[in-house]
Amino acid sequence: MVESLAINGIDDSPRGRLLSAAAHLFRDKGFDRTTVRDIAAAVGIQSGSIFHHFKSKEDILYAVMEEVIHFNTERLRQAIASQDSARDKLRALLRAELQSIVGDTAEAMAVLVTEWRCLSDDKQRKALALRGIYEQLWLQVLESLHREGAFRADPFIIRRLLTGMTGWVPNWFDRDGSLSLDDLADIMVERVVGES
Amino acid sequence: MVESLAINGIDDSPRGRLLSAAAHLFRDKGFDRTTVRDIAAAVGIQSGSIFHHFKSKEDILYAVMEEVIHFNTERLRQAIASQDSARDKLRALLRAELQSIVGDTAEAMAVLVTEWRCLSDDKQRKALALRGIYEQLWLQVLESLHREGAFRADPFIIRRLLTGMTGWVPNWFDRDGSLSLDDLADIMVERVVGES
Amino acid sequence: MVESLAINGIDDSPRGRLLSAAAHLFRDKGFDRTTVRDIAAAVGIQSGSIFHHFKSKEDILYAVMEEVIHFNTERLRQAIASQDSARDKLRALLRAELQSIVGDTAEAMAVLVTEWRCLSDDKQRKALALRGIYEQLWLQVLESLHREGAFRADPFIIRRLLTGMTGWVPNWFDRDGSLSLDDLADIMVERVVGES
Amino acid sequence: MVESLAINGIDDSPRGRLLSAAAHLFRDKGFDRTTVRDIAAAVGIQSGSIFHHFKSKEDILYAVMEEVIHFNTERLRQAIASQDSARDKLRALLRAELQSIVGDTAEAMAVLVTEWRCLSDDKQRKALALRGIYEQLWLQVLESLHREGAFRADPFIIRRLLTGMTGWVPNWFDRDGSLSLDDLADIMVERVVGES
DNA sequence: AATGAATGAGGTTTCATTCAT
DNA sequence: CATGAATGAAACCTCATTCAT
Repeated sequence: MVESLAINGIDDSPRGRLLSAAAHLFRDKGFDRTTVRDIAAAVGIQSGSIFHHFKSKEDILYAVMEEVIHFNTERLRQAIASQDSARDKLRALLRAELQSIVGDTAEAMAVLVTEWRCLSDDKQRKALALRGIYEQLWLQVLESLHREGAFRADPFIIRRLLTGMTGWVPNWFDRDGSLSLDDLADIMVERVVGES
Repeated sequence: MVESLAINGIDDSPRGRLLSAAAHLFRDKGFDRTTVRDIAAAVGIQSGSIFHHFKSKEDILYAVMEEVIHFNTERLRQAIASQDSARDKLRALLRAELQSIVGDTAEAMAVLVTEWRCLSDDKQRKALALRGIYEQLWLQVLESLHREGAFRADPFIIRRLLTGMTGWVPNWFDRDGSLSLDDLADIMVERVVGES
Repeated sequence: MVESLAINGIDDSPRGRLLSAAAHLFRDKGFDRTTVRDIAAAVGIQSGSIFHHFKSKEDILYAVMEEVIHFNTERLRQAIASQDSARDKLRALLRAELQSIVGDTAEAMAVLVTEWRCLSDDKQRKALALRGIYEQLWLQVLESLHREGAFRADPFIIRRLLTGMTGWVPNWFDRDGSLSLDDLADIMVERVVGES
Repeated sequence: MVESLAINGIDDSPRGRLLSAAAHLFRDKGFDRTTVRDIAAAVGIQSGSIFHHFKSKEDILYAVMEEVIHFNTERLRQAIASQDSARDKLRALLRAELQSIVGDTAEAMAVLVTEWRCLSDDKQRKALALRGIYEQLWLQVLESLHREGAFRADPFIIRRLLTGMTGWVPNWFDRDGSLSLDDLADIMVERVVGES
């Protein structure tokens, strides 16, 4: 089982508290509109002190992204390992990704998507490499489903469509509504392999 | 047929040129990282002169969004009117939305999604009202398909999933690749009504 | 009799209307905070058109001041001419100056005092010369009263004290209150020659 | 005795130095024509550094005014306490106010009068409340003189006339001339209680 | 005379980052 | 490690003035 930490994937060290606060603020106001003072105030230190933990504001952003990719890649791995059939693996992947996106790591995931551009080219490349591992896990499952004839379309494209579907969920999903994440995962599975 | 103008939906007046340049820059670097000087330089005027056309930088953003919503709402209307069956209407809607998103209004559409937060609450409300009309057109078609039994899931949710799918397309679609927008629209239709 | 014109001392030509509007705005918001656009809007023209009437914004300020000094110098002259005794002349001067300051030329007079610093050195000198004539009229009367033994203090100082007294009146005087300008002039006379 | 500090009422902290420089510049060029860069240059820091001490340029203006009102209210209190008869108290008040206006706090006092309008409504109200205390001290003395029959006119009006007289003094008084502030105070007392 | 778009200098303020304490 | 004053670059916006029409 993945250890469940403070904000998840982020521990309770000064560094961890900084990252949690930053993720929250970046998600709320965007990276550019969050000041280093905002972050410092959120954890109760002075703005200058932040630079003992991170070399720059952008480094904080990168750290948030790196942590959340690592944490959710591990979650994906465990989701796959927990199932036998390709179809069950797909549902598990979707369920895990939805959990990432609207559940415990929602803020950091939102930041990952919306503040991507704020990363320097250099760091974008590094984060992209990590993201590649995550995507590999997805493609393996989709390709095996495709080989089984579960759907006709290109697995690569299907993954892109699923990425869009799950990525948009935080913009409309109501955690207190009648639709559960399990239901939603099922509906999404049906978009891949057909209804029933 | 919708008239095809300069950047589309935006004419060749000074104001129109400003809007095109702004959309391009906002898409490229983000609203916050685009300076008023950048925009002015892109159209060959001085930064101060911008404020004869728009009251503030944010007003430019809003104008870009308003224009693109209007233009694409009209495109949706014509897409629906051009088809008879509900299924064909769905394909036409998807085709039209893809055209908006990766075709002639790609930049402004990207801005609409990614820079939404940069709008003041007040302007968000105004833009949301316009966006509501656009969504209504979608829901009518999906609901009639649903009544016909073309799919079981909630039409409202299906629309949300489609929004995610199309919205993510610019992040991976290659206009020069072998997959055409028509092909892609077909693949998406299948996600709703099943693979034939 | 002094001709009574539009705002007083200012006629109904385009130039006159500009000066009235400017005096009003300068008094209300100060010279620096009044924009050339404010003035233009107040008379219903475009900002660029102002420069057909005045070379610069500062020229408008100077014109307001020049007009009001001329107008009120003439009023002083007539006040003196209308009385025989030095004491009656003093009361008439005070009454006239109060009229300038809280009556028909109140706005321009306030501008004369409060926006003096906004004039270039050059124009300050020119305005000072005009103001000198005005002050001469005062000193003549005060000196004759002094020679008559009506008061002991230096007439020059007395004039300074009176200038302060009258100049401050707009900050507290209530035109609709029970104290009339005539009453006030009497009280001021008593400050010079004693209470009865 | 009131302690005599740097510019008076303003100490030698960074904030105090900023305030002194600002008072000097505001008096010299007016609030609107003094730039934040001017103030910074006058104390030898960068313009951005000012905002560690004051939230806005207007805040500096308010601080200057607040300090000078407090300082001079205390001076007034001590002036009254130092005398026994109402007539002597009046002279002491005048002497103290003249000291404020042409002496140690001359610059800040000038700013208080001439830049009043540059304060936001909100801050005007706050400053007015402070000023009210100062004026109360004056009225108490004038009312007791009035009860003693030292003059007939309304004490409230007399205070207004004195305010005008003293307020105008910086515009003509020559500190190196033969007229001392004590002499001037005496002349002003005579304007209230008669020459005798 | 009038217009109104354009200029361009300059204003206040923000903010990531540094560094002496 | 923490502080907080200072930096200095750069951002948005204002505005008197010009000028082609």
